[in-house]
Amino acid sequence: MISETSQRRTKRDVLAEFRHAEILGAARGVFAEKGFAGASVDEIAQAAGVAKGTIYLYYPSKRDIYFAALREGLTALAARTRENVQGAETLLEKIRAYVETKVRYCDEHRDFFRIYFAELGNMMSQHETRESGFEQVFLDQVALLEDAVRQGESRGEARDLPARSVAFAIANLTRGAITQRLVGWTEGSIEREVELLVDFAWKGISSP
Amino acid sequence: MISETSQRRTKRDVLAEFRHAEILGAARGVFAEKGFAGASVDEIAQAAGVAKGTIYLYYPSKRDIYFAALREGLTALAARTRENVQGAETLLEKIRAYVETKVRYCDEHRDFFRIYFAELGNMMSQHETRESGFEQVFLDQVALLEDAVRQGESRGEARDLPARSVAFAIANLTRGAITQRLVGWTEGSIEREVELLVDFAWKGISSP
Amino acid sequence: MISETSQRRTKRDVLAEFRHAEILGAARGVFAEKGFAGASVDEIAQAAGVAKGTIYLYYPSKRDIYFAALREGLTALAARTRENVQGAETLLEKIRAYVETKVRYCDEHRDFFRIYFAELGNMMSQHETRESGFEQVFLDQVALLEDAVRQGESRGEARDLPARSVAFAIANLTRGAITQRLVGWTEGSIEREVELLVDFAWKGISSP
Amino acid sequence: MISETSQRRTKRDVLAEFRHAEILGAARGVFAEKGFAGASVDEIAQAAGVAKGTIYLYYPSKRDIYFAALREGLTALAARTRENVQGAETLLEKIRAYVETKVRYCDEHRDFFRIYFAELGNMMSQHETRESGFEQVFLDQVALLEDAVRQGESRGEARDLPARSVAFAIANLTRGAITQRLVGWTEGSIEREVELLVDFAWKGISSP
DNA sequence: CATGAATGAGGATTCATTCAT
DNA sequence: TATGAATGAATCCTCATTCAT
Repeated sequence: MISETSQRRTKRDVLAEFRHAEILGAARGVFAEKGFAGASVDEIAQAAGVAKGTIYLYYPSKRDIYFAALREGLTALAARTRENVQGAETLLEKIRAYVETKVRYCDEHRDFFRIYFAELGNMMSQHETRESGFEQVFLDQVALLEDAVRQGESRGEARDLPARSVAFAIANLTRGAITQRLVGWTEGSIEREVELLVDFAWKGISSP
Repeated sequence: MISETSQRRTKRDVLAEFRHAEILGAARGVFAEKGFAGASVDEIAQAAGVAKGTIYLYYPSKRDIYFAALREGLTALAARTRENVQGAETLLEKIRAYVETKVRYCDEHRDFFRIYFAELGNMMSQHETRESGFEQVFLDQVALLEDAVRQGESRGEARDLPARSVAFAIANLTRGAITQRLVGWTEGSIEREVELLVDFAWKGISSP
Repeated sequence: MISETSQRRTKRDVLAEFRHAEILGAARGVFAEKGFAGASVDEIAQAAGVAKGTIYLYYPSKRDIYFAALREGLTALAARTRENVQGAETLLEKIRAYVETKVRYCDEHRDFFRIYFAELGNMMSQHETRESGFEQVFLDQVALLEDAVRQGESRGEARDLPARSVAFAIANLTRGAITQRLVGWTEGSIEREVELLVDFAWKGISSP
Repeated sequence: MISETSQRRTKRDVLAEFRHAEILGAARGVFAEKGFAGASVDEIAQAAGVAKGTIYLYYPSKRDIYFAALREGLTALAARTRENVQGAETLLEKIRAYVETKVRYCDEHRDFFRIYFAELGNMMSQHETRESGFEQVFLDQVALLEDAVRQGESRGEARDLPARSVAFAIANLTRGAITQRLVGWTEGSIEREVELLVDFAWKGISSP
């Protein structure tokens, strides 16, 4: 029977997956708080409720934990964003989907956003990061918007525009808005904020 | 002659100032590249072409170098921005002044921007930073725009708008644009970029 | 069986205790030789046969090692002295017990005595030490003698005397004698030295 | 004329002597407070009111300053003690002279005594010190008392005694009394203390 | 698998000493 | 002579990683 072995395997896998998640969650908190260099594996272990040695059973190095934590969040956000944007019909709805998905997700996964933000900063200088494939994920997200804008243009929803620039603008507005929230400079509700932001962007896009 | 003493003093002062600047410049490069925690005083010393001990003749600690580097840039940028914005007449010109000043300055002081960006990230978590007075500088810059928008409204240049949100939006667009440039995602000239950005923003603001 | 857990715990505890003692012993030697400031943690580690980092698993700082080494010896000596003095009947026997206990203990724990001696010197200037509770231990030891002298007076063993001064005198004679030994200025046996010292002191105390 | 050159020399010498004394005085204070290893040349320079470099014009190393400071005090004290002891007639007076000279001098030169005390401790371990000639000075002082006791014996002032031991005992009582004073454990006047101490010692020495 | 003791390289900071002015 | 800027070795302590249990 398949079961005997595969079930055991599965149990192990489940446990291993659980540990992976546990560690990743803890790590995200610590990395978000202190940054990569400032965080210590000890802290992560403590936060995860395991011994320091255990960490190394699941991840080969501190750096790997960091990237895993980042990748997990980034992948999930990218997928969700893509889904929602592609699920929307009109350009306006697509923009709203983009903004809302990002803002909500990052508001709910603040630790992730802090790491993501820091990593964006790293892209400005450290070359290691650039080869890790994250850059493509960032760009793909922008491409989502770019495509939407182009489609909107051809449908007459939008004026004639430099699509890529507009896409970046929306992405920047969104990231900035999230940052503000996390720093504590925004008081209003998420709904209100998304509304304002989409309105503002839409003025710059829509055909008069 | 007065000179004897005062010239000596001056010579020393000049040398000291030169060293301060030398170290600060080197430090900015290193901090920009590696972040605060990732940078080592040794590296800074090496980059500055002095011995490790010399650093401590000019700055009492690594942290102090970091903040000095950040403050210097931030102060200069803030002053320049304020000057240019206040020197502009119309709302549109003020916005253009804001965006252009920031983009140009950060393009010329890339190391500064990387540190500034990282510090913005730190504000999302580390509380030490928050008490260092930088937050107020950030907010004051936004207030510049906010005031301009309000003034523009009363003059009929702008629609009725949530001025603070709009101000933040412009600031975010600007910061995002700079980030893009430094990451290498922007090809166009600075002029073109500023133009696009101001146009985009202006659509969201101007009275129809 | 209870054993499984408790034995493991015990094994660990035993090892930890062993390490603590090992480090403390090594530290005492180094501190005795070089003084607190002159000693380096590296040396202590080397003397203890462990890596530098290991030291910090057992003591949080160099200062803590120092105080631990001092405290351990001081506590043991104080306890032993108290016991022997209180176990003696007559004043003469009490004095002999005091002197002999101190001289023997310090002769067997020379490293301890050097640290103790240095710390006494520190009490003349550095205020940190004074708040560490050692002063009280010193004074309590003298009080042992003081009480004995007073009791001796009331029993007619001693003349009418300033008990505290006499107590200090005996303590000083004792400390001086030990110092001489350790410096190498004394040739005779411990027995002979104790005898001489007690005789000398007794002349100054006993009722004629 | 001799004068032209020699006077200049003399002026120079006076200044140099002054500087030497100035530095030595400052050094004594710092060494007394922090010990040899804990003291920094910078502090000494600051206390002496000269630049760090100047120190090295007068003393070739920190260690040399230390020994010079110690030697100066020790020599002065030894000379004064010898003078006063030899100037006294009877054994009792000689003992009193010894005790009083030491106690008074050390009370007036507290910084010196702290260094002296520390160095005595060093003699128990560090061999460098032992070759510096201080040991002989210590021993010569004791020999003063030893001789006096022997002389007293032959004059019938004292009982038959192990003169060296008695001499050490008096030296130890004296040093202990000074230590107490500097630590702050003694309240009475110096006169009273000397009196008590001499009385106590005399009981152990005088022929009945 | 899990643990946590042990390691030692690395990092911030201090300070005795030198030397150009 | 006097200065104090510059140096770099030395020091305390941290922390990523390994490994015996």
